[in-house]
Amino acid sequence: MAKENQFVEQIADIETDFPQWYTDVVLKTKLVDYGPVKGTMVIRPYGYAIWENIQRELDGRFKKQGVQNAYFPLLIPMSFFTKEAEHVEGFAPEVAVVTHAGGEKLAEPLAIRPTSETIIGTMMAKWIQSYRDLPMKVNQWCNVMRWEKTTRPFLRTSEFLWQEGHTAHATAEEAEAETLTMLGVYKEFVENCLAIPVITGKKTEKERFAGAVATYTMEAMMHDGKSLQSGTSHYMGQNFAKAFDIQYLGNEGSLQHAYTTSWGVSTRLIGAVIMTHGDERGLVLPPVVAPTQCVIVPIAARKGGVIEACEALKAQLEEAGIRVTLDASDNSPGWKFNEWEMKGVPLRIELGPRDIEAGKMLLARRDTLEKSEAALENAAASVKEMLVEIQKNMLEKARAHRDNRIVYADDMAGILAAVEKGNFVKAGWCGCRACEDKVKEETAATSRVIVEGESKETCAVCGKPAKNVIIYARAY
RNA sequence: UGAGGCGUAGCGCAGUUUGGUAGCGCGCUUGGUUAGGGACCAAGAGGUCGUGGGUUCAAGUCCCGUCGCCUCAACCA
Repeated sequence: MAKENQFVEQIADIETDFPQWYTDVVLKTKLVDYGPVKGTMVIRPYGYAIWENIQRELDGRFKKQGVQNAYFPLLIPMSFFTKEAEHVEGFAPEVAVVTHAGGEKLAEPLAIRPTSETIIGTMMAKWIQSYRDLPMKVNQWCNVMRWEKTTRPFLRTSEFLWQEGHTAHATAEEAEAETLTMLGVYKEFVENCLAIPVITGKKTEKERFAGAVATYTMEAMMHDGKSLQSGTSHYMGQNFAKAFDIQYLGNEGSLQHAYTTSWGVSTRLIGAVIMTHGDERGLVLPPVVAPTQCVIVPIAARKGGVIEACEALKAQLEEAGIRVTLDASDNSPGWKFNEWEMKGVPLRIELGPRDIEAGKMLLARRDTLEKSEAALENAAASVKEMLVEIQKNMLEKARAHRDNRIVYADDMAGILAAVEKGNFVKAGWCGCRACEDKVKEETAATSRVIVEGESKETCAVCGKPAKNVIIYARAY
């Protein structure tokens, strides 16, 4: 009975306090344990497997863009940061610093990387001599550390895993194009693999990356209407090239500074998946990145032939490239149903004596919770088809949810009212910092992204002519 | 840093007002019966009550200190 009460309380939390629900889902599904340092987390194997699938999908896309993986040091001399004025100013408050090693005080403190522009810039300066060396495109998968004041598992942790791509080009046009190309790669990946619709576009000056000329973002809407910055792509112009002496000899013989970019996504994407698709039963994972795409639950497993039939089915599905788990533990079927639903496995197959006799299996979808029957013959084909359908449905569902929550506002009162209901608000913007600050102060919403291809007559804050349409939202 | 709250078994908590031999639920172990939506019976294991000091015949409980965590505010590519 206590269990039922806990469940009721859990449902109550969803309606009144979404972050609590989120924490419940993350912890109850055992994706993470907390680490000993505030704001760090130990990611359990199941959670990490999601990350591995994300890595695999992204790596394939990067390779197609001519990007190669490399690795750079964790510790970066503090002096590297001071070479780019805005960069050091932007990151100084959140950098963790190593001052002692080998039992002695270090002559120069070492920063634990919060991002690697400085060290990679230093290396690129050594590697690049001629226009023939360009473009240079490297990516590294690594951990970074930023000493955050408030943290939340996956969404904002002090230490997190990410990839950071860094490129250098001969011309501004080429570098800007690269920035947008990678933003496009991210968008395609997030929508098709994570089933999360995103709005891409430029950030305002206020929200720009420290040291960048332009920052592009993709913003996703979470279940509660808050925005999550899910990835960024920066055009650095020659700022970093000048700070780190990344120069090349052009084909006409003159020495010139390169134009650089950087772009990254992190384990925050796992948080985005949880908060976009999760429901009161726990995770709902998109098939493309689900560690287990399909779980087989035997019914009356001790009866003759059941386990054998399940194993045969498993072999057939594995043969077809499906990530499948057979839960042969001696928990009750009901327990298994709940357990695997909590873990977000997209498809469950129930197989018992009755089905085997009839040559059928029962399919239960995680996204809609619908059940259907299918023939055991050609099981792999029907399972594959179902996984594709689930992936597609999840994106459509998330897109519909988001589109219903994008509204327009023409004045501050309108912005406030819409933001409080958990909407993304499109509003005219004059382009000045003061108006952005005022919105933040009065509504706790920040400017998320400048909307392409839309226009408004006036700024919703000051009433002056509008330069752009901007999306305001509360954010994680 | 400002305000509030919490540290008792792996997890969630009661017990503190009024001091008197450490409790509950879940989980875990063993054996058995079960099995199409979190099964049942029986027997077990597991705690220097965050930590240091004080008062007392006696402290989870009272007093003083200290450490840690959470929420809100502030801060935050």
